[in-house]
Amino acid sequence: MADYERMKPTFAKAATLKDVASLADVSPSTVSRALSDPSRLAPATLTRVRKAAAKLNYQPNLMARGLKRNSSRIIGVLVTDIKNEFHATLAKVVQAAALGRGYTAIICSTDEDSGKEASYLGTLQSHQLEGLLIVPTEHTGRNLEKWNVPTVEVDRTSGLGDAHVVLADNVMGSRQATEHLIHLGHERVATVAGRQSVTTGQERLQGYVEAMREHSLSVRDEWIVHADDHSEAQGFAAASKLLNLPPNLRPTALFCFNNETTAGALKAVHEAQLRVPDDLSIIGFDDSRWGRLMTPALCVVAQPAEDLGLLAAERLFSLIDKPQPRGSVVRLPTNLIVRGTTAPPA
Amino acid sequence: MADYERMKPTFAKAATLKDVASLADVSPSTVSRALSDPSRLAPATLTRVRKAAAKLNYQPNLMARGLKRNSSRIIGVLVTDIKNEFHATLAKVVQAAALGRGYTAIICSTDEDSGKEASYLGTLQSHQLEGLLIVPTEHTGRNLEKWNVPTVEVDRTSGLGDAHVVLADNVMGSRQATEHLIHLGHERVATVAGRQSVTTGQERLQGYVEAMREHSLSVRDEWIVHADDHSEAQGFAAASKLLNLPPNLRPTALFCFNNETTAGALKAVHEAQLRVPDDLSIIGFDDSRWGRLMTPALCVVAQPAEDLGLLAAERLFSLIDKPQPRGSVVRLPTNLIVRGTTAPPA
DNA sequence: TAACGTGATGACAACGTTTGCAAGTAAAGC
DNA sequence: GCTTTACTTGCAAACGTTGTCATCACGTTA
Repeated sequence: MADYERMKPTFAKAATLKDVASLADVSPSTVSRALSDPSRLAPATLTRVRKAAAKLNYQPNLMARGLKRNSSRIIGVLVTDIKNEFHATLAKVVQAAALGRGYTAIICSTDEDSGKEASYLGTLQSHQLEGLLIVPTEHTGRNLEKWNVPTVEVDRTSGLGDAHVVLADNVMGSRQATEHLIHLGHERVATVAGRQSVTTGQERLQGYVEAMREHSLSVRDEWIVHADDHSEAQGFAAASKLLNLPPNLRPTALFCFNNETTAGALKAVHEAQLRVPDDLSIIGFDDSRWGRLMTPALCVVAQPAEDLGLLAAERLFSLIDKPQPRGSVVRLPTNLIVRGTTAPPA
Repeated sequence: MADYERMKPTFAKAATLKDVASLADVSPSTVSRALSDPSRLAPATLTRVRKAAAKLNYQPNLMARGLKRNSSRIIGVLVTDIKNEFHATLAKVVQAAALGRGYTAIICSTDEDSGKEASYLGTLQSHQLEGLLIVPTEHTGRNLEKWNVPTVEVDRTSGLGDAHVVLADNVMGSRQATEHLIHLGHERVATVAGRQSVTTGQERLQGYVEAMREHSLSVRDEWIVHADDHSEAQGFAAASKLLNLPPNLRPTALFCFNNETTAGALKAVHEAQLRVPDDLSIIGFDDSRWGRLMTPALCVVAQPAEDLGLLAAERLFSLIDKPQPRGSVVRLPTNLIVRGTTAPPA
C-alpha cells in the first residue's frame, strides 16, 4: 500500500495538478495529459494518475485552464426576468445545454433596464464570456456595440443588422388570438400592448391591428392601451382603464400581449366583480402553469419556449465554433390554446 | 493629440493590462495600481492610464485576477427548479445581492436529482466557487462531504450538523393552516404530506400532527397521504384516495404541503365534481400567482421567499468573509393568507 | 553638504494550467 | 550491432494579473 493511500485528505485547499503529480510521482505535464489526452500515456501511468486524482478529489482549475487556453467556457444569458416562467424556461434549457457541452451559463435578469444590462455585460466581459444569449431590451444595440462576442438574440430583436435571432412568430400569434375572438363574435376587441421600442411589442400589436382591419372592425385608440414596462401592475392599470370606458365603448374581449400583463388584467377584472368569460373574454400570450391551473383555465397563444431556448443555444454554440459574419433569423410558429377564458359575447 | 487617440479600436481581442500600459506609456504594474489603489499614482499618470483604459474599453480579466488572488468571486446557487416561482425568486434576489458585492452567481436546477447535484457541484468546484447557496436534495449531505466551501442551505436542511441554514418556520406554518381549519369547525382534516427524507416534508407533517393532537382530534393514518416526489401528479393521486374514503371517514378539509400537490389536489376535487370550499376546504403551502388568480382564490401558508434569499445571501457573504466553524439556523415566520378556499364544514 | 525619508514607478516572480520541444527508452528494421 | 522509429515523459515558457521588492528622483533636515 503506497504511502498516499493512508493519508487522510483534508481538502482544506483544493488539490492542484502539482499535488496530483507528486502523489502519482510524475510531472504536472503528464497529469495534464492524462486528463486531456489519455491515449498518450502508458496505461500503468494513467491508472496511477487517475488513482491519485481521485484520492485528492482533484478538479481542474478552470480559471487557470481558461487563462492558458484563452477560453473561459462561460456563456452569458441575459433574460429580462427570471421570475417570468417563459424566461425561466429559456434559462433552464440553455443552462442544461451549456453544461452538456462543457460550458457554464451565467444567468442574469435585466428587468428591462438597459443600464443594468450594460453593467451585467461588463461583468460578463470580465469573465471572458465566449458567447451571449440575450433577450434584448430597448438599448441593447447600443450596449452591444462596444463588445464583440458571438451573440444570439431570443424572443426579440435588438435591430442590429447582422444579428442572429431566434423568435416566435409574434404577428401570427396575435393574429390567431385576435381572430379567435372575432370568430366568436366579438367586435369590440381591445389589447394591452407592450413597449413599441421592442420588437415583441411592435409585432404583437401589428398582428392585432391586421386581424381587426382584415375583418373590417374599427381599431379604436381607446382599445390599445400600453403597458410600457410589461409588468403585472401596468397590466392591471391598463385593464382598469378599459373597464372604465363608457358602456358602448367598453370591450367585450381583451388580448394581452404577455403573461405579466395578463395576470394584471385578470386581477382588474376580479376587482371589478366581472366574470370571465361571461362579461369579458381574455387571451394571453405565453402559456404558464398558473394559466393552466386557474379557473377557468386561461386561453393563450403559446410560444415554444423550450424549442426557442434549445435552438438559440444550438445556434450560439455553432457560432462559437465557427463565427458567421452574416446574421440569421429563425422564426418558430406559435400555438393558440383555447381554454376557458373565451366565449361569445353576452 | 496623442497617437492612440486616432487609432480605431477593433476589439477583435479584449484589451489587456499590457495594452493599456503601452498605450499610456507606463508599466503594467502601474495600470494595475491605477485600478486597485488609485491614490498611489501621480494624478497626471492616473488620468493618462484612465484615458487609455477607456479608449481600449479595458475590462480586467477575472480569470487572471482570480488565479493570482486565489479568489474567483463566484458563488454557486443550486435550486431544485428555477421554473418554480419560489426558487426563481430565491435565485433572482441572490444573483442581485451577489453582483452588488462584486460576486457572480452561477445558477443551476438540480430537479431534485442528487446525481445532477453532484455533477453541478463538481463543475462549480472547477470554477473555484467561494460560496454555495443550496436547496438540498435527499443526498446533499453526502454530496457536500467531499468539498469544503462556505455553504448556506435554504428552504430545507441537509441534516449536516454544522450547517448554516435559512428556513421558513414550517412547523408553525402547517400548524397555522391546520388550526385555521380546526377553528372553522373541521374535525376530519387530512393532509397531503411530502417526502419524509427531506426536512420540509417532515416539519410540515409535524405541524399538522401537533395541531390535531392539541385539539384532541384523532390523527388517522388514512388522512395522511404521501406524495413522495412532491409532484402535481402525486397530489392528484393522494387527493383522489382521500375522496374515495367511506363517507364517515372522508375528510372535510385538506392541507397540502406544497404548491405542486395543491394543484393536483384541486384537479382531483374538480374531477370528482365537488365544490371548494363547500364540500372540501383546501389550504396550500407557498403562495403563487395561479393561487391568487384562481376562483375562489387559494388560501395558503406563504413563505417569505425574498427575505429567505436575502438572508441566506447575507449569511453566505459573511461566512465567506469570516468562516464560522459552528452552524446556525435562521427561521422566518410564515404567513397564513386566508382566501376563498376555506369555510366551515357543510 | 551629507544623510535621510518619501512618493512614484518599474522589474520580476508567482498563481495553475497547457503545450511545443527535447530527451530518454524500448522495439523494430537493416 | 547499429540506426531508425515510435512511444512515453519531463522541461520550460507562456496566459493576464497582482504584490513584493528595488530603484530613482525629489525634498527635508541636521
